[in-house]
Amino acid sequence: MAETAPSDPFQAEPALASRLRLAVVRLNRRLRAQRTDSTVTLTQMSALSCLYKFGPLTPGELAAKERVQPPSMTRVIAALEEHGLASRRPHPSDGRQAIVSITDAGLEFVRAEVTARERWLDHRLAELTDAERELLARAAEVIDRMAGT
Amino acid sequence: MAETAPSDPFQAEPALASRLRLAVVRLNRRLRAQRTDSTVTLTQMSALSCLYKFGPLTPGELAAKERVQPPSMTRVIAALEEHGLASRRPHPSDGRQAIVSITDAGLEFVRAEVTARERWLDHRLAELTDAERELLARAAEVIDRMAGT
DNA sequence: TATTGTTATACTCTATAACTATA
DNA sequence: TATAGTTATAGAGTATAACAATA
Repeated sequence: MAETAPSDPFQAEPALASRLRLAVVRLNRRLRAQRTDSTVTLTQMSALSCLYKFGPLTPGELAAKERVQPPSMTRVIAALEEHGLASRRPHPSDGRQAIVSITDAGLEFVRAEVTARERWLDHRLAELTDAERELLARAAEVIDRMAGT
Repeated sequence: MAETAPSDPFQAEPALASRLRLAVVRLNRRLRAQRTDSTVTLTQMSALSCLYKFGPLTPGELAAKERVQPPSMTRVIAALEEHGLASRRPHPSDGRQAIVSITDAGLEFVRAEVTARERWLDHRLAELTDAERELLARAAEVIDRMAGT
């Protein structure tokens, strides 16, 4: 049944790119599955966090920061508006643009961070050692920097 | 109330769960965007790697290992079969089940690992320091373990 | 009746192409 | 003509529900 794969590089010493890729794909999948309360999706949360961090932005700026194409961001912004977490107003000097801001409800939502998704990950993190959590904290910075390149 | 954090925990000292979540969401997005050669998607690659690592598995076992629901895996297996990277044969003793194996072409594909996606990540990794790569290698193990919980 | 897997359907996420409005 | 944004459309990824086949 199981013919073991002898002396192959992938199993014995998988390349870092592969290991990291698989780890990220799988954790992303698990995170997206945690949406039982589901007021806001993972993608919307990411954009909302961006508004929280950087303040009001145009749709184009938001798309650039999140590294998605403008049409993708259009839909995310529409969803955030529907939920009352972000609002849009006209640009003061350029009629083509808009300014998207986080609302008070959005601020509260980001600060609360009590989604099922967050709880699931919090529980997983709580099972780790202090050293492992420290490791992940530093890795998260490196990963985010790479993803923003 | 859970008043366990300072007034602005997210921006000043973001919780580990949030930082890791955002980092994973964003790197996943970048990885999925790298599919210019696109013979095999990221999800298919993940399942193929699983067959490579563990040997022949039933669809149910594969779904369990990848932490997806069986109908999702049905589609992934069908795509891998279409590409000639995996094959299915009847279970010897249980007519309900099947055995999915990686083919020679699939082995070659996994070993080659020369997709555009992989190259993109390789380049990003090459820009890091040795210490950062070591950090990510250890983090990948922890992340994969958490995702498999 | 329980288990394994597939089919049908739907929703999220994201992209590219085409369009509108403004500069 | 160039830029910012939206609409239209499509494909990947995933889920749940309903079904068929086998145990």
